[in-house]
Amino acid sequence: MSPIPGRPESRRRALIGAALREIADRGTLDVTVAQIAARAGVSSALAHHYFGAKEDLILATMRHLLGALGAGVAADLRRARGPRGRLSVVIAASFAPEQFHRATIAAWLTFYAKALSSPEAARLLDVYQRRLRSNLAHALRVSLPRTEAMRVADGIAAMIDGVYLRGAVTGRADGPEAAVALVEGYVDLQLAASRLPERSPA
Amino acid sequence: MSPIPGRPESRRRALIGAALREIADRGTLDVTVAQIAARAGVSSALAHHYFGAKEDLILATMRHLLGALGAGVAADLRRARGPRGRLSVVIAASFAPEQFHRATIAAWLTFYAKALSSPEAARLLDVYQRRLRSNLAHALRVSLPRTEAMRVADGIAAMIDGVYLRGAVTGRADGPEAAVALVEGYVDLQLAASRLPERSPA
DNA sequence: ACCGACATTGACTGATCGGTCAATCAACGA
DNA sequence: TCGTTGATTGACCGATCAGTCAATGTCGGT
Repeated sequence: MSPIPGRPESRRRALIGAALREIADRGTLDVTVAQIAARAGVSSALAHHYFGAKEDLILATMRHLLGALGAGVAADLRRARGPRGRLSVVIAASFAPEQFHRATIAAWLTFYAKALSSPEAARLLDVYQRRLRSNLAHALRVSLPRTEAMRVADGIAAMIDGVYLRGAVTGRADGPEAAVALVEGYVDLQLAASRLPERSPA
Repeated sequence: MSPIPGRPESRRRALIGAALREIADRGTLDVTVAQIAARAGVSSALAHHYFGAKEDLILATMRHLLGALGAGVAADLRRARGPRGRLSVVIAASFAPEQFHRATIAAWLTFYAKALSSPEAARLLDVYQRRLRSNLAHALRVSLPRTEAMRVADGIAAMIDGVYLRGAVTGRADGPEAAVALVEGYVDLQLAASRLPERSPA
């Protein structure tokens, strides 16, 4: 029941990995099926055999990226201490070393761009963004009223994405530390401001 | 010395505008020269006549976008009152209604993506980012020490880009107001924190 | 009235790419 | 041993596209 020369699961993984590396290396989604297949050491016909259309392969690659991030966050979240700790975990996970490699950043950016023309890609990113927002807002709710929590969550999420964007363009991402510090500083300020119910500046 | 049927300058402008609209509408940089030319009401051969390669047309379009933003900021900056006012002007300009149209956002995002594979595109974006950072840091220097000013400027810039990114993906940009409020709130908090030299929370 | 300069185009080309297909090969079960 | 199943590929096709070019039209100057 199984012609050995490379099991389906293994092949699929290999092709997705190859697509990821190819996209990151070339810095564009304009990669050919032949290029990806060659990098995986197989023929382009095989890629079609497993994924059907090129679009499906790209989307599978995207799901892999999203899934990896989601799984990482979920795992780390389990051993977080307290609401503030959960916040830091989410932030740290978004800037995990793995997520911060130039290759991964490039892949993310190209996927964001693709979302403009692919409803399915947009849907995937929407899921990711909702989850991120939800994680943040939930932890924030302990210290902030609902509206504020949402607003701050939006700010954090925007900053995370923004740091990614800049890292991608400049090429030299300053590394996780600077990014984490920037966002953590923002969180601390917001929490401190809510603790001192004085004048919140206009 | 000039065969009327459409002056060079007028044609170039028309083609750049057509490219912008085409990119925004399709949500991708994968637009054909023929599509752009058709939208401008000319043949594809004419596009090549004026811009040489497709790449040159795309880059010219990008320069147009960057230039428009830069000119807007410079003009507004001239009638800004005080350092804090200058900050607000830069922020407001980044989120001007014109900059916030779905079409413009889409164009920006696709250009960011292109910067990953085109050195010239990367250079153009670098110029824009440096100018933005410089404008912000300069205004911030009045209230903050150098290092802090740079850091806050980075935070603001990241947040601006991040809001753009999210607006592009969700499609429904919440409008300038929310974005401006988010960033202005960040600035106010940072300035307030520096005025009260108490404990800045770890 | 003629000419040179330039705008403009339709037709064409060479290359690329996604996708298909028939043929081959290797394993497993009967 | 043999047939079925599925992996794997080279060859191929149709479509698309950037870029070229020769031909045509239209001006402005002389």
